[in-house]
Amino acid sequence: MSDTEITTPSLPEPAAAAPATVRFADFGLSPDILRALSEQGYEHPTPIQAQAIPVLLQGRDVMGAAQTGTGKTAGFSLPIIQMLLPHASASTSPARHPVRALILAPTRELAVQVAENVKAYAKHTPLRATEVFGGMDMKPQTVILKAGVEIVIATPGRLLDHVEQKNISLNQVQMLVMDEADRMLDMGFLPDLQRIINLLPKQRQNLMFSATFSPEIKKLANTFLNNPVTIEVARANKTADTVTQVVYKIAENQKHALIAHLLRQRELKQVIIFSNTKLGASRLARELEREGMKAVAIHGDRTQQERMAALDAFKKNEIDILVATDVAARGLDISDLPCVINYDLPYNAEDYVHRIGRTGRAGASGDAISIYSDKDERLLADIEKLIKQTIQRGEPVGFTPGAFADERGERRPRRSEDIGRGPAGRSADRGPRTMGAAPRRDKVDPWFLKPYEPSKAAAPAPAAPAASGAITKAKPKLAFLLGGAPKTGSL
DNA sequence: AAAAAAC
Repeated sequence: MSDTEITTPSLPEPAAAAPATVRFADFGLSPDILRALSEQGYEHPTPIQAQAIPVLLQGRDVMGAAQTGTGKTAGFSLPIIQMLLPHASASTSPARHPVRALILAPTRELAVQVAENVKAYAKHTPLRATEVFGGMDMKPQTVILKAGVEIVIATPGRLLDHVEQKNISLNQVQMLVMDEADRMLDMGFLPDLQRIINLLPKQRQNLMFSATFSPEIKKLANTFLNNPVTIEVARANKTADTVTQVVYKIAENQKHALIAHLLRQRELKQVIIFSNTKLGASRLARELEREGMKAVAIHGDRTQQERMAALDAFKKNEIDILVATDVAARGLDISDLPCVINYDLPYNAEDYVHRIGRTGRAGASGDAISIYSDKDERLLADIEKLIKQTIQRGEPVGFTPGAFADERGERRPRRSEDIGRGPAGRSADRGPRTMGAAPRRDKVDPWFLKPYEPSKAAAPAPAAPAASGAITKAKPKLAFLLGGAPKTGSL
């Protein structure tokens, strides 16, 4: 829901193109929609909403490029509900509730989140909405689909499964949304997407939304969209300017240790840590648990129940550390997340934009810390080229390399021990431990005691283009990120 | 080269 929190008067709206005087009521939306909005405290549209809503109400195809946290979900949900309302029926007959809008999402969690939003906006209308995704029992979904539902929010595979089982018919779909479209159009998804589109009526309205748009995707989009209106509220491929970014270069086998160090310094404020691999995410979560921190992993090899429980607990602030693969990189709205850490630099530069977009949402400030090693120089260069910005190089203050060298060094146990095993076994490597407390192997550096200082909301100066390749040493915004007096040089 | 998405 915080998708639209940006409209609350108390929050700063960084890209306020729409005058504050524009209200949802000005779009001719149904009173039933306005009522739902006002009950949730929303009166003024965000810039993308102000642009998208009128265009969508005209029935035009839209290609929307919007930063995360700009209210893009409401931007397409509200017009969909409005467009479907004239034929909404209060009848209980399934035939009176055919699927007329289909919203496709690249991850299950995103489908759930979008569905929550749509349901909330449609709650005073007779329209029905439901989510459909894999990893869960088909039956409850089947019951809902067979009862009739106008708006379906789905991941592609499970949707096709329901189609094959004749639980759903898509031949009355008049509006199609591809959320996180660049991911939906990548090689892995394209065949399923094509199959789904072949099941839809030719005559329909198409919407594509994404935070980033590569030239390839733009080209591909042209095959899916008819004479689309392009809506762009911020430069595409841009990172939110409310996020302070820093990179640390460090030896590969020191990454665990540095992460643990950074987390201690932050006094465990909430953070998502991204790993490039499922195994890496599980390992890191477990290592952090061994260090006395409560961390949970979320990735595609965990059960759907585990994934949802992890995300729920994190959203409810019951867990401070979520270790994730790119399953959590896109679209997920976690309000007030102050920090994202990249344990690995992503292989796709665009995923960097998505990952760090989990913080600094709705105009709030955030920190994005990335760790990389020698072999990743190319990845970093790609990222900086994409975001047209040089990321400040940092030096972790008070970090002693080698403190955790045994974690990932040659004495690493065999792979099989890493999978699905509890924290037993290797604690002998680490000396005495105290229950619950973080193990302390060095005397505490005074620097540790310095409290973490959240980023000031002041917008960073516009970054210089990275064309020269020179590293701009911007003035550090966060003492803890860059540190004036490095205690250890060998990084 | 990895992750995601159906069973």
